[in-house]
Amino acid sequence: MNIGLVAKLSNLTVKTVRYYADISIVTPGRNPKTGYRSYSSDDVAKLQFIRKARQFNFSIDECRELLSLYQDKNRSSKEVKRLTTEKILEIDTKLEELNSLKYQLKHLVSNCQGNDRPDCPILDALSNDSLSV
Amino acid sequence: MNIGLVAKLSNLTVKTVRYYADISIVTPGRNPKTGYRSYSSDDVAKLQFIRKARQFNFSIDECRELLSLYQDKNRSSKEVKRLTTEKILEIDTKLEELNSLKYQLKHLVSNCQGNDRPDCPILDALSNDSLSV
DNA sequence: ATAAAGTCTCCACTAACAGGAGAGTAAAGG
DNA sequence: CCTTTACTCTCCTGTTAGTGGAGACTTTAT
Repeated sequence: MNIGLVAKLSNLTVKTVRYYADISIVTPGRNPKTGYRSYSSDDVAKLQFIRKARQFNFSIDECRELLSLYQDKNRSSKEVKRLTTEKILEIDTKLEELNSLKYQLKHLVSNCQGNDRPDCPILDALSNDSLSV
Repeated sequence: MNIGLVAKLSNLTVKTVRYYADISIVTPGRNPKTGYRSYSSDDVAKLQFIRKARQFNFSIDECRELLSLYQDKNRSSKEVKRLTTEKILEIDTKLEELNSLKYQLKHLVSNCQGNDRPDCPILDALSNDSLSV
């Protein structure tokens, strides 16, 4: 398969598929005549796998790990579970951070008139030392 | 003030302060003899302002905007409130995404034995089309 | 006088691609 | 058969917000 079709099948852009080839995560063969990348349906499956893992916030390197676990028929599920649990903790941390940010910003917004006058508690908060950040 | 002291006062690294000078967001004078960057206490205030705004997830360009609003004595608070409200919406979107990710990952983890056997619903989910992602 | 600490500029690197230039290849239509 | 359009190739640059390091200069401390 040529790269355009592969991109369609895996819901990735051609650029991304080419990038994944460059960084050797999904390495297609080559058409010896044209030099075009030549993908197998197995490659497509890998690309779909990666796309989903990326959507789950796994980094490319983590995708590499998951992929090699996936391809190892003798793997134990332990490692996969560990990686995923770690990822959940990461997401939790991020959630807490964002919630705190949101809370503080909402507080500021609710105290700001938002009119044509220059008084602005948001800027005040950013400019003095009162904030415990 | 030299950059080291400024960095301490603003809780930023020297590298970061220098970077902010490079991108012309806080532009110090220079000691004509040594070429060292020379900061005013006003500059320090700006740097502190930026640090806090960055912690609130404002991008550098948004910091620029906020800073110019901050320095405009005739500004209205309207624009600041608008920017901040927008930022809250952004954070909300991110929160929803992350919550959905977390939910799905937790679901997968709870179905995974995590033992030495190869069966793994997490990898199964990543490798088949059942996921609505 | 010498050593340590601070500062300078410049360059490379990070993550995960996207955009575009310029050139070659393939498929479709007339 | 020719042309146009679509596809693919490589190579280069840009993105965000810095971080790390090299080599050179200055200042401070001993």
